[in-house]
Amino acid sequence: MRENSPPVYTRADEAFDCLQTAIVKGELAPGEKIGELELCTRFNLTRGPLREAIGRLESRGLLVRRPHAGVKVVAVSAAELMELYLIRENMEGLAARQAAERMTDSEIADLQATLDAHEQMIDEAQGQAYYQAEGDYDFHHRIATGSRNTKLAQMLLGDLYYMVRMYRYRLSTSAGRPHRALGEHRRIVEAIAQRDGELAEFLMKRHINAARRNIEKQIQDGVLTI
Amino acid sequence: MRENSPPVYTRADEAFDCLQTAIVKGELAPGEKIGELELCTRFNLTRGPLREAIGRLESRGLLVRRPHAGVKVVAVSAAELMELYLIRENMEGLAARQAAERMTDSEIADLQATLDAHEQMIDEAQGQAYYQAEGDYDFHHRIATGSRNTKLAQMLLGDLYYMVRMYRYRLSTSAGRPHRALGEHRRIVEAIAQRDGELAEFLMKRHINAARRNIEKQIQDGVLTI
DNA sequence: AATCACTGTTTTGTTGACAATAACCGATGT
DNA sequence: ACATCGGTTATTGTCAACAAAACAGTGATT
Repeated sequence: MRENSPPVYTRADEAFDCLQTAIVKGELAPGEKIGELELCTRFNLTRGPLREAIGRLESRGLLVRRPHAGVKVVAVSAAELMELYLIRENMEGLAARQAAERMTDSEIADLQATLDAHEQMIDEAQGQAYYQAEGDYDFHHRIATGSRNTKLAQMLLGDLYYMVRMYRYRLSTSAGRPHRALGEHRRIVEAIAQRDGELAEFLMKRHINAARRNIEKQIQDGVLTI
Repeated sequence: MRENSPPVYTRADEAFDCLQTAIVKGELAPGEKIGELELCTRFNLTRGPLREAIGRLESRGLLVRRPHAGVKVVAVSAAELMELYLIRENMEGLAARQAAERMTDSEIADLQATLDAHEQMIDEAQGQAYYQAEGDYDFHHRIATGSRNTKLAQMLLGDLYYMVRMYRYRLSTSAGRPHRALGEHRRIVEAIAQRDGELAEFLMKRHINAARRNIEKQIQDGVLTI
């Protein structure tokens, strides 16, 4: 029984990926009711693996199912989106603290390099919110895994980010303050490089809090509609 | 399409519950490899629903699957258990803060009443760690739901608690400091009753931190083996 | 006119059979 | 004696047919 899993993909995994990306990219709109065999034809799958994938996604909160009635994509209200950010604030704060204690020097160097790349991306693709969001996602992804906290990374990367990204794709929420966000990223990485976990946690919490308030404001101003 | 779901149970739900409780109660030991049709005969199910349930549990991190090789119950190391408590510390702190802002007066009264019941349980069933653990679980459960933060409650109740309980059943970890824990519970509820979210968060974090250190110490002393 | 009941249709839930893959075990060679 | 290779077996992954439940449309009744 060897332990490292060679990249073996089963139909269920395929179904899972297809559905997840379709949801995140907005091809399946929130609240939309999805029929099983409609999806089967769309993704060239049979119902068995598809149902397995639906089960996983339901358990992750991206789908909601009502027995015998069907499955629909979860619809997150504005208030719930704000609460998602509250959760992120705390969990990513913890992740940043642990990352400061545990990331290797080379990982930190890599992280700093990606920030430079993000800066280029922002300068070149002005207003291309999509790429900015990807850069932002990359940053937070690296810190989550850098925490070396398996469950924490799993919860952040497996659950929360997909829900947040779902709305990012649609609303390009992170637009509007790219340079400021990048500066905040830089300061967080500085704290991590100095192995100052406490400061990294503080800065990360403040960073996500600022992002949340930014979205909140846009919603109140009617710029964003959820 | 009516919204409130009358308690409709499907075979997959049944399979999910059976498996989850079996794992939590330790009937399926961590690391144990489980065969599908073995489980089918054991729980009187067919493989379809069972596989669906396995998918859900895998997505929640209670099972790990290797394609074509089988499914086994997740084995959490001592270090990972400690990290679980770190996550709880932050998330339940947030839950306590939001609960202080959002629980109704009657919910708070109920919570206080349950604490009285817990006190009785501790006095009567001295050393009956099982019931003490159940009381503790009840307390944390109420606060998680009282936060009115859907995703937060889902993550706490759906993911974290089951992993922690898995080890509680086996190790009766919360034993040893029941009275002290009850006192901490009381102070948290007091803060909630006074609508002091900041204090409730602080006390909850300290409470879970204390529990974590208690277990850590027991592990180091060799009293607990994981 | 509105509501209720009934029936037909569609969709989901379930089952058992079939195919593919990895673990197991014995044989063979060094 | 040990390691490697190949066949066998058992288990997992996949599929397609069957059963059951909910939705929708029609008609009758109040």
